[in-house]
Amino acid sequence: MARPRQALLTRQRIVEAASAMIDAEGLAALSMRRLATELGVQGPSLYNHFATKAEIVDAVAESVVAQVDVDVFTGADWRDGLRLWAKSYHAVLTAHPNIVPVLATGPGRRPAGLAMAEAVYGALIDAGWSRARATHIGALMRYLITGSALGSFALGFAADPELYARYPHLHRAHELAAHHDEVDEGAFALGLDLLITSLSDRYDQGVRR
Amino acid sequence: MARPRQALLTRQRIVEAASAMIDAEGLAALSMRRLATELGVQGPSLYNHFATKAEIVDAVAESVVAQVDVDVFTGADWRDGLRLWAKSYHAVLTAHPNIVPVLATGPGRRPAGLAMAEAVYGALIDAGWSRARATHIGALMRYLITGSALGSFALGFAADPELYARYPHLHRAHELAAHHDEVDEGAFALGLDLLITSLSDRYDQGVRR
DNA sequence: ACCTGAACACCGTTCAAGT
DNA sequence: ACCTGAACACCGTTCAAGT
Repeated sequence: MARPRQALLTRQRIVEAASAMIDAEGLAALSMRRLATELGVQGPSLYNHFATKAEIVDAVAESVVAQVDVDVFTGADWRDGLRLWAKSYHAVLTAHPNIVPVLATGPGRRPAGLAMAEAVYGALIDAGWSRARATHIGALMRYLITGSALGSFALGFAADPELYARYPHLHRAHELAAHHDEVDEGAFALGLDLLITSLSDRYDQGVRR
Repeated sequence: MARPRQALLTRQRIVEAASAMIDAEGLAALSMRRLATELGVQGPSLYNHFATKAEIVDAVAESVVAQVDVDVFTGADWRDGLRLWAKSYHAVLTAHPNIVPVLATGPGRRPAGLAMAEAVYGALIDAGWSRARATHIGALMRYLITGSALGSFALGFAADPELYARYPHLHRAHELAAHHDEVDEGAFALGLDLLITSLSDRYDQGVRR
């Protein structure tokens, strides 16, 4: 074939295919050759558009983070902004759990990650939190959100009754898988509620650092 | 060489070498051939002791979780137990951050993981929390602990001032790397404190489900 | 039982050759 | 500029051969 008059690939097509592959089969299943085959080209062709596989994965992470709603902070009380943003971020990651390990390490150089950090930190600073505390709160929210998206707590327990025979309190742990949605969502909702109400209490008492 | 009269390898030696390699160079740097070379044998020899590479990684995760102190619950108030256990777990993961993605998905079939779940859940049940709430609290603690261990929040921001030029509130984010210890530890300590004090408030008000 | 070399089907990436 | 085939140095894993 050599060079076609109309390019066969674009960065966007590559990112979309990679994202779908990661969603469907996991990060480990993404290979340059498999991705290329999916796109109807040979493996090395991808290097005309991205320098490395890591760059492709990074672009997928960027496209996922870009789906988070950060407009919720504008004009809102910091508590409401934080709560709505956290729910939006959580929902996006729940839809794309396999990419979470990549973005859990921070924004890096990704524009969407930096824009999100700017929005969260800015809202906290504008509300009157000290710089150090605003940073802590931002970190804390990331811990809860990525920690919960990294893997279902409920599905972390094998649905095998025999496994729990020797653990008296876990004798019903094999039933967790059947209710994993309620368990995982309930735990996240509880965590978000506890964190925001207790932060709110401190704030109202004037403790903002 | 063929079979030596005294076996060259043991499961324990393999796990120790794999753990050191993961700590020093990361999960991705662990390969069967490199691990074998480190142990003075050829790659395939490892398959006489473990069926797959995943089993070796799992054994490393087990050995890390086994270092967490779960005796803190015996005879203690549930609040104190939870706080001490969380600190112990956090300290262990901070010492071995590269294995966190493996154990963040739950206990699986690892005895140390199951024993830890038993201790945490048992302490909450014995304190009077409902089964559903005890599960939520256990999940929540895992979210915070693994989420914070998965990667430094502060180091997730590149120490490159130019990167933040267009983000008004992030103009000092490049300084985070210099204080990453205070930032990460401060955020975890704040999160633990907020969660436990607000849970304690609910508990004292009789809201245990 | 336990270690070995050879082999299989994969990887990410480079590069000269084609249009 | 952009796609290709061939090649490099790796992977995890299998297996027959050795003691």
